[in-house]
Amino acid sequence: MSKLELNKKQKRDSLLESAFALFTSKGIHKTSISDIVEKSGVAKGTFYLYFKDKYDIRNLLIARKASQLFKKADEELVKADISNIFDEVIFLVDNIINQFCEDKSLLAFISKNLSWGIFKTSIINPSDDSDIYFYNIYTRLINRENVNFVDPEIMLFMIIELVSSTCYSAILYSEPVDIEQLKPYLFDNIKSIMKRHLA
Amino acid sequence: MSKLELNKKQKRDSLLESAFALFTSKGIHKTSISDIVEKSGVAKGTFYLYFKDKYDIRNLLIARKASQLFKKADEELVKADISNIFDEVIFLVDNIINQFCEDKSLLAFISKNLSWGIFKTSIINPSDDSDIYFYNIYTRLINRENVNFVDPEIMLFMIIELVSSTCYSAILYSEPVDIEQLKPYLFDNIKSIMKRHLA
Amino acid sequence: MSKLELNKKQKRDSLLESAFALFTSKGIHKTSISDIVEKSGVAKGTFYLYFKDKYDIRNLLIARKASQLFKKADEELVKADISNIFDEVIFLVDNIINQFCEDKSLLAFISKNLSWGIFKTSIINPSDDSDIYFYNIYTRLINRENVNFVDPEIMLFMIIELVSSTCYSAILYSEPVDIEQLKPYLFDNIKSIMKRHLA
Amino acid sequence: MSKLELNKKQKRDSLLESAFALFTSKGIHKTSISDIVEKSGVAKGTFYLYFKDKYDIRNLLIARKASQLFKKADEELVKADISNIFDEVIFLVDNIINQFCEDKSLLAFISKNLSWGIFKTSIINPSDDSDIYFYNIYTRLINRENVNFVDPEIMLFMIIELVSSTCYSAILYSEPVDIEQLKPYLFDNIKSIMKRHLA
DNA sequence: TATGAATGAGGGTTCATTCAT
DNA sequence: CATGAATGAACCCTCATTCAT
Repeated sequence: MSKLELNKKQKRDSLLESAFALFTSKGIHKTSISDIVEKSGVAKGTFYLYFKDKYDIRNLLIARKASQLFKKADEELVKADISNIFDEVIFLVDNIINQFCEDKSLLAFISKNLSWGIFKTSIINPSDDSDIYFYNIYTRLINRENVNFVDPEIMLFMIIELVSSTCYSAILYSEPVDIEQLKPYLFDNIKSIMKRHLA
Repeated sequence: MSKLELNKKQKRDSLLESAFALFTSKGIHKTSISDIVEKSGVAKGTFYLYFKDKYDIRNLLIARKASQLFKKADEELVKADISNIFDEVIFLVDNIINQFCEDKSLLAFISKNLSWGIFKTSIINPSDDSDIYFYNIYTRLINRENVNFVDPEIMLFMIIELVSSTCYSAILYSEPVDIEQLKPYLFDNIKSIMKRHLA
Repeated sequence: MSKLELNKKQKRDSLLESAFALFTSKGIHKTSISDIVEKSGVAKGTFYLYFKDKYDIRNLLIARKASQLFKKADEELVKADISNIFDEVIFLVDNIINQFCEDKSLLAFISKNLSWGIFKTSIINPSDDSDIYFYNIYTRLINRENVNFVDPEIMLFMIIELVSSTCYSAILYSEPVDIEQLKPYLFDNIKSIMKRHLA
Repeated sequence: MSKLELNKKQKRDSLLESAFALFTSKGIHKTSISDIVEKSGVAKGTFYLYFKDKYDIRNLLIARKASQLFKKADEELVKADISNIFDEVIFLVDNIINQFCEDKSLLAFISKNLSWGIFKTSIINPSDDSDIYFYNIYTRLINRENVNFVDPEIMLFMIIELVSSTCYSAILYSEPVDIEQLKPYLFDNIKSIMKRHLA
């Protein structure tokens, strides 16, 4: 990569990180492009050389941050020695929940914006961009030799939606209970969902 | 009610309905107060006689529309002759899903904005406002003679979050499958959740 | 005075006092007619039955409050046994300054708005309204048997302007010095002005 | 200065002059930012590139206009051959009064807004901005070899307050007398004040 | 006399976008 | 590529005033 190319990548990354910091701290709607470029130390016009608008940068960030989340969880999973697929999924969910607990603004950002469409895109059209990591986990989980799930996509969809929507309320507002109280019920329900999809 | 009082109620209702039409058709963030008053045919200042701002009117609408949804579902439930509480819940969920299918903009509006807090408020602090209907259903369901749920609030929370987040994707985008294909799995999962909470 | 007349006077007084409280606490420009009527507990339209606008009520208040100030000072003067006219004026000025120190918002209100025109009006066209008291003091001071001032009006004008403008800064901001440090200089200057006008 | 820098200065100056013209002709409170930008022929948003709000531009104008006033008076003083400090001060005051007589709107603007604080700032914290000229005059006057004033700041304060408040009424309304009739008394009083402060 | 709902012009301010440099 | 001054439409909100009751 030439020096110029590198410089460009740095500008782009700087804008992405500035936008993320602002989106999570003051919300997307209260973040202006002026805010982003000011934090990045570049000129206003420069923004438009890299991104179409605020929502363009948001979409890129969601995919990137969500993927980092999964990657981290998966790296921990590898270290842990778990053979059972049920336990593996629970482990992943638990790890991700814990990451959210440590960074609540990330949870607010992801939950409000993460849609199944983003996972779907990642599964159908796996990007070689290292940012998109989810596909790896997905394929590994469903291509087990000894376990077969009926409609694994629906199963995954159910789990993701249940986890993300319940955690939002429990972690951010402790409603109806705090996350630690919620976990036993949540994990049981995840297991039920998986059993329901066993061949 | 005096003629003047009646007139006021009509203005307020007109503003609410105009706002709802605009919120569902072009989104809250792209709807301005100018748009709302123009659609209602009143002066801009009039808006502020009835509502604090755009988010005030949004919150009122969510509560009102969500309640209408539950009320309608509950009225149908009464007509149907169902004795089993499991079947009753499924009936309610099914009915509400069907209402959403017929009015997708309502689904988009409610799902994006409905939070557990709204139900919670309705349960804890039942308003005598006829708009808030949810409390009635809730108490009736959990105060059965022959059935006892552990942590009924958590159970309800789980069901509501699961249904609303999965339906959003399935009804509006048929992702990962369309709603009719999703229903069997969804209903099974709801039953699992309920069983998990049986005393 | 009939009961109805009394009621009207009470409304008017209530509006005046509410306006005064608001003018001194948040300033004239940030006080709206809505604020005034709300504080008075009367309807908006009622305001216009008694006053033309905000500035109408302001002018009335300045005259009234300034007069109360002079009246109070003069009442104290009578009690004190002072024969010398120089000392009488100093006494009055000192007393008024002390009143201002005890009610700084009154000072801010009066100083910003008091003009020579208001005294002039009071001198030339003595109102029978008991509110306007300044004329009494003025005539008594200049119609002494044994003392004659040249251009007494100019003399008074000088004194009033010097006192009101210097006190504003000294009392409210202690600039350039606080009022107690200023007094010796101020009183000396007042005496100089008076001497200059001795016949 | 580059062409762009020059252009910016011109825009800023244009806004300042437009604001001054409007403030003096119709008053600050009746002048809107829309008025200012319209008169300047720039877009509304441009105003906010240069000034925070209406009061920001007002403060800048007061300092600038007051300084021009003193500068002009001081330049005339240098031409006149006056050795006596009493006469110098009278000369300056007279010159400034005459400037006010020729531009009454300037008087109205300055008098209503000029506070001791502005002089104070200029004395304590002399700006290298050529706009602020007052400091030069002040130091030159009090640092005489052969004359020493006690509390020169208080002395100046007294003079400035006396002059500005009496002139306002005399020049604009000829109350209680016109400015030419007032001058002898005013100048005598200024001398008295100065004498009072002689060491 | 008294009310207060309704008005709508007009205020200040923001900000995505452009384009000459 | 990068800049950042300039734009001006659009925003929210206030408030003096009116008038039917």
